[in-house]
Amino acid sequence: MAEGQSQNASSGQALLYLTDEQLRQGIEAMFFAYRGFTADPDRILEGMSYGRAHHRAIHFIHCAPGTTVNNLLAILGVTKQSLNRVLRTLIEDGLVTSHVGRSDKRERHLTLTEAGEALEQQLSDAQRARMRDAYRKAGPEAVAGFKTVLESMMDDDMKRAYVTLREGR
Amino acid sequence: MAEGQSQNASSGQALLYLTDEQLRQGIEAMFFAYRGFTADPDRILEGMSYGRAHHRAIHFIHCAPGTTVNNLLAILGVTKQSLNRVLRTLIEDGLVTSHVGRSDKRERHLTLTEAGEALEQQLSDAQRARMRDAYRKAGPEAVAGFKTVLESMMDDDMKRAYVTLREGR
DNA sequence: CTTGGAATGTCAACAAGACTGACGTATTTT
DNA sequence: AAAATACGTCAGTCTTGTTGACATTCCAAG
Repeated sequence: MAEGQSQNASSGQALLYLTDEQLRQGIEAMFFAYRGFTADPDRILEGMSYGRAHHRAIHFIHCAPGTTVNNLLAILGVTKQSLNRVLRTLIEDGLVTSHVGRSDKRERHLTLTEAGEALEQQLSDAQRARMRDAYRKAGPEAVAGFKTVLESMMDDDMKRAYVTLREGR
Repeated sequence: MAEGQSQNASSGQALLYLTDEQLRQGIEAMFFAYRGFTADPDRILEGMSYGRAHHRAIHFIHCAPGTTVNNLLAILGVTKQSLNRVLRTLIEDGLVTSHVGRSDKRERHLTLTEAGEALEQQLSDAQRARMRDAYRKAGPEAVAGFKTVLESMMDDDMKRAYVTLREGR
């Protein structure tokens, strides 16, 4: 509360970008941009009885083929029961395969089938197209700043997951 | 599909930041960052029988006091039935007031009560605190880039709403 | 070797929050 | 007077999150 305007009052002018008003703009930008970010895949998914949750599962299984349910759980940040429902439909529909682990038979290793990869491509293409347009319009320096801010905005656990994913490639 | 790697193949090196891999990273950064972005308000709301939907309504009523239901509908991008459920509880609980319009009596003008403003402050402070940390760590140039990319990522309608809100202040 | 606890995953039931469709009412516009 | 607009509401559905209970598997301590 009292913390609010103390930023620019205390430090002259170099920190003008930290005013409450600037922060509020950032918050709203985040809100509106996220809507755009998910709009295209949502449109594709609607009508095929899948939703955003399916998209997320497909995305990360694609990135880490053979990953376990537990692994996916940590990345997605939902309960295993919630993930399971999504996974079940994907497996039933032949988009994902689930193999019992060799060393640890409790684990299930998840992989996309050909059909799964095809859908992943379709969704990914749509989402990347928007991203690419945004990146191109903004230019490389803006993109660098964009990523820097997003990374500082993550929870530490999420940042770890994010970095781990990047390193794995 | 075939469009994928054509970016860097076609244009030498200046467009390396537009590779599929770079875009994929951006997508994941967006996903993880948005989780962090909503985490703090979500934590506050949980247990008070409110959710993210209430937060959004409160946020925009605070920013545009006296706004109408229709206005809010356009900004939030949900159906009136959905918004109504949220609004009803907020009004019942004395956080929002609804006044019949003076010039057009069909309209309802929405305003936060003192209690509503108090909750808005609490939520806003939490969200801004994270935003401020992220901004401070990233620095002013990164923040500028961040906003540029987010704005290019919005749907045109959303961008219009976003800009309009900014101008109104 | 057995047994109890921890880890992994599945099934069932429920809640929040989004959606559609239909309808009622008051008010404004044509 | 009729049509359109703004708002509220009821009923029903869907997605996606939750908790609770349970089966299977693994591992380690007795």
